[in-house]
Amino acid sequence: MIVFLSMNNANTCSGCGNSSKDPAQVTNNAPRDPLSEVLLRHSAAHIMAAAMLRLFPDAKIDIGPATETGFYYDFDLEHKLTPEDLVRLEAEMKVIINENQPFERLEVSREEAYRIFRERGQDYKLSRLADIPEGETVTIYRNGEFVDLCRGPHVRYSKQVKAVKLLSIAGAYYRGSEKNKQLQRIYGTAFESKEALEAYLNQMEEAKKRDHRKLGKELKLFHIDDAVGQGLILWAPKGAILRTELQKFILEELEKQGYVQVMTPHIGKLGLFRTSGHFPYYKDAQFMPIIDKEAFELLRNENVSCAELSNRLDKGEIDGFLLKPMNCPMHISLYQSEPHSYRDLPVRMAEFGTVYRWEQSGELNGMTRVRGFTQDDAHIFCTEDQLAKEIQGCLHIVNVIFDTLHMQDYRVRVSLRDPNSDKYVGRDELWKKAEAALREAAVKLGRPFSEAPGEAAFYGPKIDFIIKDAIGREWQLGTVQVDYNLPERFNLTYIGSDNAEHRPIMVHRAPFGSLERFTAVLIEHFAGNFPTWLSPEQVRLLPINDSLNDYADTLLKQLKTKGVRASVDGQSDKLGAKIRRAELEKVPYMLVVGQKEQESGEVSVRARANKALEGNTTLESFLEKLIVEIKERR
RNA sequence: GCCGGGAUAGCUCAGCUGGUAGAGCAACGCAUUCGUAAUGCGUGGGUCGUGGGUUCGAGUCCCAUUCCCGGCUCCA
Repeated sequence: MIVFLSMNNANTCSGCGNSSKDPAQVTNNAPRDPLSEVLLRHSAAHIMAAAMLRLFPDAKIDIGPATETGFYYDFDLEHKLTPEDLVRLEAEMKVIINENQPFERLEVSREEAYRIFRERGQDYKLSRLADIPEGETVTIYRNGEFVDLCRGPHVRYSKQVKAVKLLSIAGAYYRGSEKNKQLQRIYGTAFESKEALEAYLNQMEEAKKRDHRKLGKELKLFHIDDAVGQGLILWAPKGAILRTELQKFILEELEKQGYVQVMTPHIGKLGLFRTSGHFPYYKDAQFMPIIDKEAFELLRNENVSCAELSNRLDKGEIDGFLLKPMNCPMHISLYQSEPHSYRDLPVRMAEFGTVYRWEQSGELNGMTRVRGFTQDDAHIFCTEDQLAKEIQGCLHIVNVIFDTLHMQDYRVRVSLRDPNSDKYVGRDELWKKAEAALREAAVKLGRPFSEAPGEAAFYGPKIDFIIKDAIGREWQLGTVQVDYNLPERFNLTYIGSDNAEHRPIMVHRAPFGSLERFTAVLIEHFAGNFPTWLSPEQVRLLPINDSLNDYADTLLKQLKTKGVRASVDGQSDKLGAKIRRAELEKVPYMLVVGQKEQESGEVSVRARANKALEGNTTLESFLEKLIVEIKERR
């Protein structure tokens, strides 16, 4: 998975030295107007590292690239950085900026570079230097007393960094591997002007207001309770309505495409998952197996230790049950429950299947990363020849979903084999065919997509749909994956026209991905202002005073008869208060009923958020339009 | 899991260097019956995440632990 703020991208100080530009040119080309934000931020990173070395001379510096929205620098130092240190560092950075240090680019020999960083005790830089391929030019950048191994380019003078702010401290493993030492990383951001920085910070504040965790609580959509467990979602009544509507929506689409619905249990015997390979291979990411009572009694009588128990479970000497980490083995069992002719294929088996995975505690996040979630899952069993068309069908559904929900800001990634690896199962020609089919389907989708060689699963290539959350983190939603592995492991077959057994290909696909994560993204996408068809409450009747409550109730009945989700605000409040309440709860339509309306048999329509008074109309004509709006999912 | 920060009423938050807990909103009660984003008054509500410790005394200091937040790592 490509992670936001990836530290492995090429734009780091460490990857320096391959610039083909001559120094003079770079210096002359240092942009003036507008100043590239990347340049600015990368320079700010150097300034921060310089400030760090002034305050903590023993600090060892690693790398400090610009990111999409700012920059960071990784340090190794004894002192544990605190938020107060950020204030001091920021102050020192301002001193450096005001010194108006020129940024100087120097081409040096490899030996010279080694000498410079060895003298300064910068071991990490020596290691990074060793990464630079022989024959490439080594460049360093100097500003004031600070020297960094760096490809550049940079601003010309430190004063060009006009607005800078340090944001947070984080741990980051050296070279991105948890086997290495954890360094201290400081994140910050820089802009051309104080105004631009302010604007960015305000924008971040605004973005936080649509955080699904905040809105989920405010709008009573879901709840996570310590007493239930980390990463386990309780869908509150309003959230459940939202989810039910999403499920109805997708069921309709699946119906159109010839899917059949199935339902399978939440647990299954360990043996099933041994066959599929999920156990014990992915044991670390699963809940512990459940041992049946008789087996447990026997083990207890034998005084078996935990280690021994674990060992025997792994080896398959003890059976038990597993909370399913995936639905596929269950669907495969259904497929296998009867013989299949090529005439039956493709079999498209769908289920809103709830799966459980043991995510690391530090990775849990609201509804986006959880330990139990429901996939809008389906498995397609098809022949080689049918594969391309089936993949296109899958992408079509994804397209319908994103269109209907007005979500166009997503990224498509086609994950392919790493040509230099042999970890993959499945015949070479099949892979080529599947990769071509995925690519072709992606092209037909008509959206820009990227290809990611080496990102494919060992069992087949895939397409993923990736979207950003309110604060810029990327999450994978839908996925379409070709699988050559499971049909093999389960020995799946169908009888071909030649009356011989053949191996079907499997496609795993989940256009939403998980309902939890998708709902989180939806909440943030709409900032809680769901389209009417998804709104937990679609219409609220606002009687002007208590004497109109009964009349409002008769209107409510009419709305409910038509299947509209509505309520009456019968509290003894002024109209303004009722409107405010409905606005805060983001109800799409408010119908004000007063004396006038009762006499004329009309309602006064007020639409959410735009405060538009749509004028008075009869309930019937309002309903007529509303029903169409809901039916068409607008 | 790792690094850093946090946890005070249902929600949002205040409570300085230790002296025995407070506001707004919500809830409840009473009054008010009101025309397009907050009517007024009153009442109840907290073993300050949990468990230890220091102290005459702990929301405040120390240790442990659980959970949350931001990163890192991971994500079949």
